[in-house]
Amino acid sequence: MDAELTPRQTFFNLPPDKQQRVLEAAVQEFSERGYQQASINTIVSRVNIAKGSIYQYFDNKKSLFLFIFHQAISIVRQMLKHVKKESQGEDFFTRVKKSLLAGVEFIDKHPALYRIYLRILFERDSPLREDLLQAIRLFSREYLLSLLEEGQERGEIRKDIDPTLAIFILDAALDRFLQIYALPHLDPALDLKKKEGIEEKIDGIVTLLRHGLASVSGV
Amino acid sequence: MDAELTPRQTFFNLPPDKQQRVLEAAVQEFSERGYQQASINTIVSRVNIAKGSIYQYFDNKKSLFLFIFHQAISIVRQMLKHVKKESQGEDFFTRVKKSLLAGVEFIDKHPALYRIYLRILFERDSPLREDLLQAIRLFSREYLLSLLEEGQERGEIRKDIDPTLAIFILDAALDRFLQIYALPHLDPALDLKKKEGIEEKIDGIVTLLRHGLASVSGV
DNA sequence: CCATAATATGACCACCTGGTCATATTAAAA
DNA sequence: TTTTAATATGACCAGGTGGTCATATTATGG
Repeated sequence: MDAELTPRQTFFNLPPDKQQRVLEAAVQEFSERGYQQASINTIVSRVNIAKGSIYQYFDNKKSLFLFIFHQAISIVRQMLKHVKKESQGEDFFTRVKKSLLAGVEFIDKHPALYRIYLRILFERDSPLREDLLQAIRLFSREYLLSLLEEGQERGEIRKDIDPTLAIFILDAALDRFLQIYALPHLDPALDLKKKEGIEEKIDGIVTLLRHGLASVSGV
Repeated sequence: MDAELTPRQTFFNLPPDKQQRVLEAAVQEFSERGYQQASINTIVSRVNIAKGSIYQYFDNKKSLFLFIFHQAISIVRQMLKHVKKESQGEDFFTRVKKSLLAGVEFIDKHPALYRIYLRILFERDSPLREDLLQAIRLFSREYLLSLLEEGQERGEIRKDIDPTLAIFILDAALDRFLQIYALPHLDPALDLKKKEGIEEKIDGIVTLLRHGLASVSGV
């Protein structure tokens, strides 16, 4: 338990651009190879520092990884908090749409960070994996739940539905959409490469979630 | 290109129970640690054979992995083919429900195989990863599409919906459901551990997909 | 019983990993 | 300039990997 989970002071004393180069190289490597396969050797050689140096900045591989991951989480939290605030008063499905668009924006800005999330999702050996994932899920579900409840109060959402199930479907669809956006080969049919079509696709999906698939619209 | 993608004859000459022990140990290891991290040393020591022996059975690690993976795919194909045939003539949403139940059954029977699928999903370094995933996706989408089209012909499904989007949502929800079933910690709220509740949960989800979330059911 | 083919074995190889540490270099303080 | 503290360096370590191969063991059939 000696190891710190934050960088050492030495790291923060570095010139900011050097800090950034180190972090960028690490993010790149973790996103490309996952936690276990990521190589400290590769990182230091990419950023052109000696191997020993990175151990002046971080206690070990785990500490470097966790620092990056927590940074990413905090970016996402801020983004969603922002969307929620800005869209206050708007229709539930509009808010869902805007949240999804924010997700797309995040991936555009930080594709490697999103990749790291995807990797940790199914790499059993990432450190603190379960804790990290649960933190994300919990936040995501709380976020959607608050939107949903507001929607129910306004009468936009049926009141008899089980919020757990509704959130399950929303979460699944949103998550998958972003996954496909980041890794298009996952679903060649839903072609999200061309920017213009995306908003229409989102509209279509939200509409389906709204009205359902069935042709007879009764109970 | 010397390497074969199938076991060597020697493997098939083995007593069947030995074949099975080898495969089971390999499945176990790949499911626990993914492709790259899986250790041939661990496999041979678990099945109590010498390291050299496994290279009498398979050309290399990749060949062993692919053999297992293809076996798994073929099991899934058979299961879905069976469900589709057995449920012919039934309502679209009932068929979706039964397909999902078949998925649950598969995970119960072959939990490690399903884990391997989950791992390959986001491990960039699995061999032939993209090919394997595309094969799965294609099959899954074709399967759902054929159900959907039959449903549209019967008038159970609105005819104006974009099949690509509908399948996207269905696929996302089904896939996620199974993921949570296999890895409950992914969604502690949707608690799928107790067997009795599952069918109700599936019913609830299918109903939501059917009628949508909105309270006013117009266009 | 012998000869031949099939199978089993584990020491060994080159390579890579995360991490260490004595030493060299640079910066700051006196 | 001299002293002291901070930082940079890369050879080195123990431990792991996938894969090989000469040799030993077993099975087969004449």
